[in-house]
Amino acid sequence: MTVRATQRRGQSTRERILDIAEASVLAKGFGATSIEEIIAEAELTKSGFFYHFRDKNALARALLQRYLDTEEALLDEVFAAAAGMSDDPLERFLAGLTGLAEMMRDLPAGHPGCLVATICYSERMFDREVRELNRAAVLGWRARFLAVLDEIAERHPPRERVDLRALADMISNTVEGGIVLSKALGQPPVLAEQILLLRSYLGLLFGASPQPSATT
Amino acid sequence: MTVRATQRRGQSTRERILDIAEASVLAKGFGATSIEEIIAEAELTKSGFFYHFRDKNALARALLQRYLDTEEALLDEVFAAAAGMSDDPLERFLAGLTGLAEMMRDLPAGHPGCLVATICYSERMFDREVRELNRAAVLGWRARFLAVLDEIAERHPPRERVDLRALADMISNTVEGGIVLSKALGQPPVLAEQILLLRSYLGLLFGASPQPSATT
DNA sequence: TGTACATCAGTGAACGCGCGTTCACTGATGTAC
DNA sequence: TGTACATCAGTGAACGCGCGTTCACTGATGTAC
Repeated sequence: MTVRATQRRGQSTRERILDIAEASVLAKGFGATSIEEIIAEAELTKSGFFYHFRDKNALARALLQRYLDTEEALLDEVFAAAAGMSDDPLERFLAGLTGLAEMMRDLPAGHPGCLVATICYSERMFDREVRELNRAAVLGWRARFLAVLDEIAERHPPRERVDLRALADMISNTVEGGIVLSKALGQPPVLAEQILLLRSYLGLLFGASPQPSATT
Repeated sequence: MTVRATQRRGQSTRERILDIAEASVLAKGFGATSIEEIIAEAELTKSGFFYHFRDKNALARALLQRYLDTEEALLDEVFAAAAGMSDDPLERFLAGLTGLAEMMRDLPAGHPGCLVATICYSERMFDREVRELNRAAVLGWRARFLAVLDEIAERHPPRERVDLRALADMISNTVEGGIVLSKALGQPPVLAEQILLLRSYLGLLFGASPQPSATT
């Protein structure tokens, strides 16, 4: 007991709490996730929990902040990996989407869910700070993808007039919707499929040929 | 008191409970929606609530069933209204999507949220029956839209090879994602925008000209 | 090298409140004869 | 038309449990001198 207590001191306990809480929030919602349940799984006393988090809203903030940081790093990684494949921004982005779809497909138990979505479906539970953080996250995705789309549109005028800002949102939209459908159906592959359909749209819209080899 | 009690007898009380519960579930999640809170707003005693619903899961079932019925009727209506506009299935469907986008745009306070999404983000809260109902609903949407897309693809071979089943899911996907984004951003118009982008994709994919008047 | 003190990462007990659920009962309305 | 009974739509009181939060305390480790 003393040994284990020593092993799991400090920062690792905090991370363990966050891991357990995140899984529970995505499976039951924030309101139905009790501190009691978290500490039981974390093998900690309740006061131990409150040492790490002032109250339940502080847990929510930390949870969301950590999730957004992870998510941002993941997007950076996926699109950076595809960046070397071509000097054409469209081809790079399409390759990035393929990479994203593959990553989603390779999640062993399917995507566990997006915290941004759960939070927006329980907005009345949180203080302004959490809601503002959530909003800022979606605006961040918008800005990220809009920058890429601007670059693409400069080289490849779209076949049809579209609002690039709305188109930038469409990436987040596809992922959020795909997660909901995958979860509701119990069919994880749906998410990856939807990302590939988005890829297909961008390909058609900016005029890339369907087959990379066939230049018509 | 006696007068009011008489006025709100019967079925209307049940509907009032469902209205209040639905709003609360969409704003706080099912787990955080308490019966106590519902009856306070409905001006009813707790036993009065349990007369109408055996337990909280029965409330969830009734809530979801009613929501799905309404949603189905609404989709029927929107796409039926657009059906008379042309005898080309593609044009009819694109007009239907425009109608859907307009309906979403005209919601005064934005879309309140989709029960299917909240439920899939709190699946651990519900019994098998509710989860199965949720799954069946998404499969129903899939079948509905697939039937239309089959008809469209027969007349208009798609420019690119796509899985029509996945494409059918894309309609639900767009709406679910659009609701999440609209709610998270606090910008209701985002949902309608996303539906119009989906419309744009289907137009390009099945080869309709961008401007109905310009035949190139 | 030894001692004093500070900080970190917790423990243990207690709190009051609200939660979902049960149960015996009731008063108004509807139906049979 | 009057009476007996059934059903509908609830009321009122009580239940035990688990919830989030507070508070005084502690034992191991780190730092100053």
